[in-house]
Amino acid sequence: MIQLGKPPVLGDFVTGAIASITRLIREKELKPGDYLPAEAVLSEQFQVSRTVIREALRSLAALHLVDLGTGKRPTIAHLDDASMAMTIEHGVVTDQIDILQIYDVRRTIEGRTATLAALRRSEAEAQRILGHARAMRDASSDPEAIMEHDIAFHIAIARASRNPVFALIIGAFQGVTRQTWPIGWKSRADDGERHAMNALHEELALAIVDGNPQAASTLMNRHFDQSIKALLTAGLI
Amino acid sequence: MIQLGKPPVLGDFVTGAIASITRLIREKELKPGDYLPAEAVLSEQFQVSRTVIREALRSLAALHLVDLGTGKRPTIAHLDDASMAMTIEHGVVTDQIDILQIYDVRRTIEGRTATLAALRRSEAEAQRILGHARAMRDASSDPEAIMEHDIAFHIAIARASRNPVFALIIGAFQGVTRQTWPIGWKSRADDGERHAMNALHEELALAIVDGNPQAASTLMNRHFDQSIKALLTAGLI
DNA sequence: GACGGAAAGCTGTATTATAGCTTTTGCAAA
DNA sequence: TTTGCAAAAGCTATAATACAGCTTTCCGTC
Repeated sequence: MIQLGKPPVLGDFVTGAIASITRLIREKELKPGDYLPAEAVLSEQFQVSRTVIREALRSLAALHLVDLGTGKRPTIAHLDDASMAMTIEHGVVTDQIDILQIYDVRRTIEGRTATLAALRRSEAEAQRILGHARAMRDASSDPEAIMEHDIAFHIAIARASRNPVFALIIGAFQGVTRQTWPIGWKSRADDGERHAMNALHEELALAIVDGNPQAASTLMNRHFDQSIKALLTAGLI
Repeated sequence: MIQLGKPPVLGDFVTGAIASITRLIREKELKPGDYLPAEAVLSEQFQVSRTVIREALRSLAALHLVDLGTGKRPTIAHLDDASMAMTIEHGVVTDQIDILQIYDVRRTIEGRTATLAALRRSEAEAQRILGHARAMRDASSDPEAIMEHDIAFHIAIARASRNPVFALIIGAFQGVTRQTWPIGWKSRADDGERHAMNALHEELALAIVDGNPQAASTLMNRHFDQSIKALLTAGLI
């Protein structure tokens, strides 16, 4: 990298490289799975060192816009909730977001995903949703398992809404949910309350299976009302 | 960096470093503005080269979890919608998300932010929201200016909801909105329709100023119904 | 105690080197 | 001609070094 007379201005080459690469994706209309040029080629093309290109590609990989792999050229990535999850978790860890706020967002969105899922779910999606609800009931002695099915249940509904943005957002809350779910579970003192929660999930699943958007939405809202109440009871918020 | 006998396994050191640094943030309970150790220190601490640490820090900077600056040690970042915006824009550019899906999400969320804003807005926030609505009306000859006030109007409402997650999500749609807004505007053929849109914004602002959550939510929904209809008319979707 | 400048500390970029993974190429066998 | 496989070419991952230029700290002076 010869710097002929050019005064070596110390600025943000990496930011520029990120912009150049995203522009490349736009202009060449690259789609998920498509290859990006090799690091050395980009380095040549944008007249910066491979160091800069690598930092830019790593940045894009962190955002899940590209996928990197040893020996492989960078490829365009499929939509993924991981980077959104990082933002949310960072907000929670640094006290910029609290749990009640996340539940408010989830309640707002999941009323809609329940409605859409009831309208649009495929048969396979309906069975998957119902399967998770029943698995929750059947695993009543294993909180960990119940939690995983609970999370999978909500994500399955979001996917069945056929709107990837909803799925993205709900997926992003996964990590945080995994950390707070046990608190809500413990605050449901007796088996009756716990059983009621599982029953509500099953009712909701059935509304989606039946293709009843009104009922699905109502039940989802009731579910969140109860979950938020449980968290408040636990003094979490 | 001495590698004593240790077989130099080629794996993802950077991913490990990212995890180590986020763990550091968690364990030390660092808050926005707090300093992270210098690159050389992290390099020593995690036993990887500065190259690896830099790529990890760049990744975290892309996610806006840390801020970097020449000569300055890395600091913990404030919550920011930029990385979420990158995800959304990537989804749109690569045909994984379409505009109608984004409008459905916005409609769902903004019904709620309107409600919350009516309940929680400070006086200053109320005036800012109303100010943008009136500026839209007054700039009727300058579409660019109307658009910017429109976007600012919605973000101001999201902020006034006092839930940073809503603000994050709505903020993330900004870039895409900026690209599609003119299409909706052009599809509103006559001045009457355009005036009606501006009037609706003002009505909504007044509902928030008045602290009327019911009206605010209803008007926001009506606004989105009309916007979506305009985009459909334009054949965008 | 206030101020200013030198020194120390730190980041940004470039370069070189090398291990090891992936893809391509080309030859040989069926 | 096609299949299979191995060598070669291409590429990424990490490390180490060098140095410009920005920031912060520290110390001496007034």
